[in-house]
Amino acid sequence: MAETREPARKRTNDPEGMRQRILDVAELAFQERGYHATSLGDLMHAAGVTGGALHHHFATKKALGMAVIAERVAASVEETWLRRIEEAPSAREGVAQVFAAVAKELERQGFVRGCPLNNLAHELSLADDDFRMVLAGIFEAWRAAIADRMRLDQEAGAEEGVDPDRFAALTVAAYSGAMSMAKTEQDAAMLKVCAEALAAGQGTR
Amino acid sequence: MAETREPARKRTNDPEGMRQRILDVAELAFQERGYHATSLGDLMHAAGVTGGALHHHFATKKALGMAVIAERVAASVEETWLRRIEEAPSAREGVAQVFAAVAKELERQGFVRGCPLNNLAHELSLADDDFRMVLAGIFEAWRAAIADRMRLDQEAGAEEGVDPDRFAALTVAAYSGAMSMAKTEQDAAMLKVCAEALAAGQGTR
DNA sequence: CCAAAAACAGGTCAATCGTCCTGTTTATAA
DNA sequence: TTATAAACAGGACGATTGACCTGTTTTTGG
Repeated sequence: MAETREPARKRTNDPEGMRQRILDVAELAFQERGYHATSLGDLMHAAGVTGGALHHHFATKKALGMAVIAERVAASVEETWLRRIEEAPSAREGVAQVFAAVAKELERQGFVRGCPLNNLAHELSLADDDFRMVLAGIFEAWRAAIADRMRLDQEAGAEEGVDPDRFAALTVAAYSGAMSMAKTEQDAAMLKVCAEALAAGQGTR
Repeated sequence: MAETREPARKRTNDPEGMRQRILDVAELAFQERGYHATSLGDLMHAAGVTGGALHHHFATKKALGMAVIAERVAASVEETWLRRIEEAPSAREGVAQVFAAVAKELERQGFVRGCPLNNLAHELSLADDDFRMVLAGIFEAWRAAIADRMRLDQEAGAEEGVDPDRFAALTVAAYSGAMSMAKTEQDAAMLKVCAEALAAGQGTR
């Protein structure tokens, strides 16, 4: 009858693609629901992978979390911040551009997921020291990139008297905190206000 | 024999005390381990209460979470920030004092638990809208207190040209972000650096 | 072509979770 | 006193969790 041909269904192995699909859904889920609130079952369903495949690529949930941090969160910071800061005409302008670009993007999508790094840092820093140290490294690289860019400006004769490390620390802190409020209030307003305050030298003399 | 007297053990009902003991351990556990990572069993064990008592005072885990936020997190912000800002000689000095006091306390205890408000805001804002709105209200009150204090200074003739709301937003953002890094790095250094940057007008012109 | 390894399927399993229920004891009010 | 409600004890319950295991299929190296 109709059952005739069932000519051995093909399965195509694509280990790297499968790995990336898992990381895709894990990255999103960890951001929106958090690490602990996301079950491996959720991820299996969302990614359309079986338990065997998931366990093959990531032996434990922690291993998956570490991979998301090392490969996705770090990359996100790099793309959003490091690359743009390097390319900007100056450190200060680069910072302003990132704040503006992120605020614009948040308004476009009408939803604030928060800063990937801060989201996971808050949940995992105290839970596990391995998580904490990797996350701390990303924070440090973030600040270093901004400070280095500021030093470049200074070598070109600008920004006299500014401490690059201090400038970088305040920038990262203001962004992190502003994004924290934006997430809680589901409104990008604080991001814009803080960018203005930083630029105007508000909160200074 | 020895079994003679077992004269009906007394139990003293202390509903308010029991409630506070539960809130005590819940507040601490939610800060250190997070809301989702803390089980009601953990709390029952830590507080030495039974399931019946816990359920009597807090019907659901969410109800307990809401109580911790409304009664403990809000109070923590009030005590750490609002009260000190009101009492300070000026908004700017008050901010500096809080940063310094918190940094000193963190160094004394050698452990950074993070900002209670930000900790829960990050984990719960996207998970539940009831949580989110209460948390957003605390952020708003925090900024309002700082902005109001700045307006007082301005009525006294100081701080011309400063936008109080902008100042408040940057202050809260810088503190939140600095504490986020301090927690991740388990080091109060960022808190002090950011306080200096704010005071020096670093990151400004 | 063939063996060995890698990639994946699908399910088991003990442990743990939050909720809720049925009793018992203590406090309150009439 | 008495009855009525509040406060608490202690456990049951189904659902869910992360880890892991045994097969099968696909790929790779010789």
